[in-house]
Amino acid sequence: MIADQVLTVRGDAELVARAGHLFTGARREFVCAARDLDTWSRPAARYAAGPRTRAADEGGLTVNKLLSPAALVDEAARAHLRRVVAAGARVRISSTRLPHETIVIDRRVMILAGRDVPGGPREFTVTTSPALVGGVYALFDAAWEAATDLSAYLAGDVPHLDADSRAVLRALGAGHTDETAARLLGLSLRTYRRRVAELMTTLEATSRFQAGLRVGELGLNG
Amino acid sequence: MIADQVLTVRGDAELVARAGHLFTGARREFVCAARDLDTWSRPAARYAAGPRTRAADEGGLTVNKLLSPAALVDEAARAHLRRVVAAGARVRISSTRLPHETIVIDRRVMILAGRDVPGGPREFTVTTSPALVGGVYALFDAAWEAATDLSAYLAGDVPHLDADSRAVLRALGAGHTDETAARLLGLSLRTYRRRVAELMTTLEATSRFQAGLRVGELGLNG
DNA sequence: AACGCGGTGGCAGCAACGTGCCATCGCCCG
DNA sequence: CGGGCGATGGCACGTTGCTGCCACCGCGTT
Repeated sequence: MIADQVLTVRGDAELVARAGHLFTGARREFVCAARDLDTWSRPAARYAAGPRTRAADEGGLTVNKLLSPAALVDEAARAHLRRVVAAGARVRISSTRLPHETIVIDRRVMILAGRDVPGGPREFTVTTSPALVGGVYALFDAAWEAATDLSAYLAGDVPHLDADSRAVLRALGAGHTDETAARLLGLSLRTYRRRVAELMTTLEATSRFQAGLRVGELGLNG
Repeated sequence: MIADQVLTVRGDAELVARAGHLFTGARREFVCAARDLDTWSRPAARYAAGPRTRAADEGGLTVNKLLSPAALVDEAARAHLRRVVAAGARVRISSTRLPHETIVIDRRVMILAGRDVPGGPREFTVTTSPALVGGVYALFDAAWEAATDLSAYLAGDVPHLDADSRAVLRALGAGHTDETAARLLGLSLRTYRRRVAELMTTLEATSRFQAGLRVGELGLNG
């Protein structure tokens, strides 16, 4: 039985002081999961995050960021994300909440943040235990693989589907023929097919199968 | 800065000795992610797992198991899973590998297993640090939400898709017409369409759109 | 009233898809 | 060898989906 190398720090300043060198020391891979972008927009943390994104340009270092949809609510956040992507990072959106910021560097070090407590300093836990890091990395990977790419997420334009399109989509998903679907929706066959064609255009699909695939992938059906 | 309560044990026997009471002490929730069911089929570990699944019947305790498709390869494993489900556990299948066994009990304690090393004893890490447990739990939750339920997974018959079907599926997803797809796969048009029809039968889809939808939902494309 | 404009619907023609039928081929078994 | 069997491919025909064309309608503008 061994007491492992785990340390807990309170507040951003102490994190930077104790673990700043870990951020700048990332060599091959930097992955993080977070609810939004607030954390690393804070002045103290920005110091640590800066060198990383710069290094992403230089190759060799892959940066994966897994975020909640909450990171896309306002235009400022979207703009920031575009910069991050332009810097070479891969960004994906997970449909579930990610209340705890998680960072894994080179599959060797990880940093987990506790829940944000208003007023008090936030707690961070820094670990290099291979079992812990490996386990967290595997879970991250599972969440990452299941998440949708940022560009696909934005291109899919889930929110921009109006009620009509959703109705068409449900009819398609129910497996109806165009004729019955049109009757159900109170549309003429011609108009229904127009709707389907429009839908396929927005989904950038050239076949109905492909359209269904996109819908399923983006999870915008049920 | 605090050295947290983390301990590492080697081998199943020591795990049971040191942490067996944690398993039996699960009160509200027991979640685990694993590649397959081998771990808890081992004699020493079965001692620990036994009381848990029995308790699941009695209510109050929810058991969530997240597994890789590897857990479904043979019939024995499937039978075991059916028993687990019958005992009240919820089982889901993640499309990504989960090489590290992960267990979280009541969101307070977690156990991470290192990679299985043939010959030597396996390492387990036991932690109660709230930040670590919370972070891992959030990641688990993200992976869990994205995974497909066991019954849906079996009904969708994802694992029973052979290489041929997958090729057809890729052609469909690429948006090709039947004719070009058939040429790409070196099949006659007739046979290709047979394959598509069979695929749609197994997916219980009455339209290609619906088939694509299922494929996207079950995440069995890429 | 006249006009333009966007949305709708009917029609036609074509492309794509679905499927029943049958000939063929390879293969295993009696 | 001969026969059954499953997989394949060609063919034909029916269904479904896709789209260009035009007519119509409602509405607001000029």
